Amino acid sequence: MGDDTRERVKRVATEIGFRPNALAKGLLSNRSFTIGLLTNDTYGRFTLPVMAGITEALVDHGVSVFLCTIEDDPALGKVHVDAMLDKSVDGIIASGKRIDRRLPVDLSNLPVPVVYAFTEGTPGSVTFCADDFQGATLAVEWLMGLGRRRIAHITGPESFVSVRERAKAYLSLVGDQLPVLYGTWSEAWGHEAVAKIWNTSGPKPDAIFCGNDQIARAVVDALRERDVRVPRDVSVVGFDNWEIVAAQTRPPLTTVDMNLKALGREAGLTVLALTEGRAVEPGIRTLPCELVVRQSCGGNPDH
Amino acid sequence: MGDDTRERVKRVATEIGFRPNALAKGLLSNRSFTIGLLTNDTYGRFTLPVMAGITEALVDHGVSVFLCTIEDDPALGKVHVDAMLDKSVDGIIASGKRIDRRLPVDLSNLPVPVVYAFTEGTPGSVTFCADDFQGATLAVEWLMGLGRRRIAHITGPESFVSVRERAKAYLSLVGDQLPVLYGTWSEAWGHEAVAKIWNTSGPKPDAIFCGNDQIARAVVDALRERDVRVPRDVSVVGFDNWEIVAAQTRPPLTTVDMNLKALGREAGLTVLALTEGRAVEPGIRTLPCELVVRQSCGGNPDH
DNA sequence: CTGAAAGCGCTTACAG
DNA sequence: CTGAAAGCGCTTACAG
Repeated sequence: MGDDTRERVKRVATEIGFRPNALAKGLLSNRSFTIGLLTNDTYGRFTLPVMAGITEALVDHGVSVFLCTIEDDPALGKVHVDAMLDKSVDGIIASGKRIDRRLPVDLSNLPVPVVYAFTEGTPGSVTFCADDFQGATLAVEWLMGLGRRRIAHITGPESFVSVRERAKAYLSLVGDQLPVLYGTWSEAWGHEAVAKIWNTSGPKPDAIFCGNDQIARAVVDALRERDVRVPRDVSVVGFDNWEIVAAQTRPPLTTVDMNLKALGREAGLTVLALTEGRAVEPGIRTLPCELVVRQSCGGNPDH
Repeated sequence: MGDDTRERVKRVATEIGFRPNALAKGLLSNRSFTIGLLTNDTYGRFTLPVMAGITEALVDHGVSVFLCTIEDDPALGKVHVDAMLDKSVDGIIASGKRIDRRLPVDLSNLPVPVVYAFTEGTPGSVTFCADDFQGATLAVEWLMGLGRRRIAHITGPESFVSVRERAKAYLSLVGDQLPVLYGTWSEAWGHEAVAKIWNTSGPKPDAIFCGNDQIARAVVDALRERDVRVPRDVSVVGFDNWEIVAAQTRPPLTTVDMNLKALGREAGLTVLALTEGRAVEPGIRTLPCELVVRQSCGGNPDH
């Protein structure tokens, strides 16, 4: 084949928009350049940022991702996993809403690598999650740095590992001058907890570290309704940096961000590494959180 | 091949978990049994329910879906569309946040069928969206059925078609005794609008139809802060039935649901029909909304 | 260095 | 009715 023929072929190829068939390629290489993302987080509050990170990391490698939201029905879950395996996905990322619960599907003996994010993995697997202890430390230290001395903690159900981790960090910094208030992940609980504290005689907190943004939002609302000023009288910190809640609160919430996108990026690159046969250390990988400062704490001291 | 040999082969096949290779199948049939879902809705507020509907409709047909959230960067959008085409998707569903804006990618001359949902399609394409006029009619008629006579309308930016459609329905039922209050899709605007109305002398509304749930939530909050009781003094209706907002409002919002999951199901079946070469009528398909009754309107008359 | 052949895992059409 | 061959669109290994 002459050099100019070669040139002409190439030119015509791009002219007619020639696109190598990835299916045929995959048949040879035994790689489909697709992965599956499984989740039981129907709201997408965790999954969508994680997914954005995965996509961002993998698009450069030509990998596309199947998303599949499974309810709590194991049968349906199996159908979806099978559909992914039929498509010869190169790997699967299982994601959820909490690190101490499994998805309602068995992923233990799959012919492809599985990586876990925000859900409990099988022994010997790789699992990614946020560092709850470090995130909570960030929040409480921030409050202390602002000169707050009576810091309360209103949080979710004690049955969540992340709740216990955050409470542990809180207690290790603040001590047990005030009881940790465990409840539910709802605004209703935030209102109730504030009522509980303010209806009791004795000194009031000058800061409240909340287990998530929904509770924090309710706490801010409840305080306003009692004419307690935020942040002047009480500083409030949330957890999650869920924009839609944190940014709409009046005043907007200072809150802990779990860097879910970065977590997704890591998970994506890890499943890719496993696909390519590279060695990956198993275990739980904890990624650092960061504090997003808005207006619910006041003062912006050097940090 | 003898009958018993055939049986043995089949038995062994299931025993070793034989799984026909979909890639090889696709090479023959020219179908990959995958479709792509493109969206610019990073929150997933519209896309996730739509996606749930698509998945539900297509899983029975063995079709899996690639999800891809594209930002406003056309170059990145093209990369993602190309990645989907490389994977030989059987079709693409483009979805967005509003019916009068295009996604930042050109989908007009693709080798696969494209169906639009909640985003502007190319001429001659099939587009699915909710019936804003009918949904708004449902809301206002509900308020009128409860005996409300001074119904205000606080809504989003007039530049949105859906805002204009909803306002049109409102005006056609209520007349122009009160001006439509156009603003932004934020809680801040809900507060501002209530202040605007209540700081003006003259009779106050006994009901407020809001353009979305965020505005409705803020309206309810703002009324409470003015000691106006919801629903006793004023009934409030939202739009979207965004659980996380509607259910957490005090009292929980009666609101219009756009049936996004059903919309997704339709879109999925339609792209499948196009893939299989079945004829599909082009144009805009409008799906009916329904009213979800909670507590922000009071009374539960026969309906 | 160039070009033809073999083969990935299926299905379809054809010969026996 | 059964069984072998051809071919989908690629890549890899081999022969010239």
